[in-house]
Amino acid sequence: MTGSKPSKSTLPAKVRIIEAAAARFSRYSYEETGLRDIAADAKVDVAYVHRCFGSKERLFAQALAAVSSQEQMVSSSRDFMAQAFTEEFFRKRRRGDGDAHPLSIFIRSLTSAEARRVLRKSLAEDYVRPLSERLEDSTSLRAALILAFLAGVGIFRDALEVDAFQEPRGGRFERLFHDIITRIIEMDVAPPKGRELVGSRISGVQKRRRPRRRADLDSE
Amino acid sequence: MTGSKPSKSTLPAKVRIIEAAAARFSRYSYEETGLRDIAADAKVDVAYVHRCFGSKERLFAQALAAVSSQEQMVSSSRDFMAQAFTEEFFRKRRRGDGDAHPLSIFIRSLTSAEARRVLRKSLAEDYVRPLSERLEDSTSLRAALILAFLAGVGIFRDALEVDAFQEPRGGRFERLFHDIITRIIEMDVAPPKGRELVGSRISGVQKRRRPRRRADLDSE
DNA sequence: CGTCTCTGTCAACGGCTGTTGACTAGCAGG
DNA sequence: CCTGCTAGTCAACAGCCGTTGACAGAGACG
Repeated sequence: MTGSKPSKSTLPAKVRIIEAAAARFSRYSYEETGLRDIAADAKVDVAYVHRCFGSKERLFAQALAAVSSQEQMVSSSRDFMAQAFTEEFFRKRRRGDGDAHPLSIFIRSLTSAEARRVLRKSLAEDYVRPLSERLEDSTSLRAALILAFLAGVGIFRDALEVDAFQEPRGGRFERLFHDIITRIIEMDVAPPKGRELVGSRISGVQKRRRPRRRADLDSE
Repeated sequence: MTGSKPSKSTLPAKVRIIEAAAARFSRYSYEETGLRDIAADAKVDVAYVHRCFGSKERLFAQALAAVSSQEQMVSSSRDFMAQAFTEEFFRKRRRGDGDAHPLSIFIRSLTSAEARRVLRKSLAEDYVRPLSERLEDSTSLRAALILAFLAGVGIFRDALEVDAFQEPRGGRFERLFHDIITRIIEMDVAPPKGRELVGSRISGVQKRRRPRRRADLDSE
């Protein structure tokens, strides 16, 4: 293989920009991260960053995609899925330099309306759908629940730095975490017989009410 | 004593500002919300908003505190706690005039470093601690897990608008949600004494191969 | 030679932000 | 009269932001 990994200085500028962006976005929020910061990290001019990707939002999308692509969704069998999720979640506790992780990017930037558009799409296509297929669930309910739990605990641990979640590996925290994931995976999705609903729930497409946004520009 | 609630137009300016801020912050993020927006809602000048509270961060803190205070932590008995959480989470319209809700404020603004300082403190003191005491848990682990799950699902439903969570009330989503909360509440926090039930847990150090990692990424 | 394209830089624009100092209206008290 | 206080306004400042247009070096083609 010729291109194992040459060196950072010889990488083409676009690649350096994407790597720098991914690193920034996984440590700081979308709004905290300026194009000038990314440009400085990649050792190019601000204008070139913008010129290469068209807009900050598109750069964010490409950085997220780059990190997501090399992070394949849980590929173990259903029985070991909870184990795999747990190990993945507790592995990255100490972050070195190659710390760009999709979960971190999600956690940091789900605030901005711009970033949220990107995250929403990636979440549905790259995470909820594949996990849902693997769970053999007709709806995406359990997949979304697992990922929501993952995100919530990640936010509490890494962003809000809740004390109870600062345990070292292998403690009760990790065990409870594993138990809950297991519980969700093994959950029964079918409604209990004789109770509630007659079946009118799933049929029609309900309209989601969309909160009034300040700037709602169409993308692509 | 302030007593009852007279009318919006007769309320003192400070109160109007706090209410306007709470409403804004529960719909938009900390950074999206400008002091000028809040001032316009409260029908005062921007400078006065700043003068009253000293800084945007302090106004945010007071708005959050005002909303949190009138939202007493689940006071039902432990057996009905999951039920109470679920009903609270799935209740549609909260109040007549404004739907300012601490969970919404959390969800919208956990990005900014400034807002996070405030949120972190309020989360620990106003939510994790009281819930933990009610659960009679020596550590805050289960309380934090419940709240993290709540936040994660809330983010997915309200901020990212994940499709699977847009069900109407009383559906499978609500039932699974309730089950998971129940599970966390009834969880055993003590470390496992003897051997665990079956081999699929984390009891021992597992020697399983890593699931095909991206190897040569070190190089630095 | 000229010209085209790609990579990259430079300086600036317009807009928005939190914040600040100066200032006015009203009211109390001496 | 003057003083002092509080509530509230006004205009502006300084800074950061994404974005843009003009331009320069380097190859490539002919």
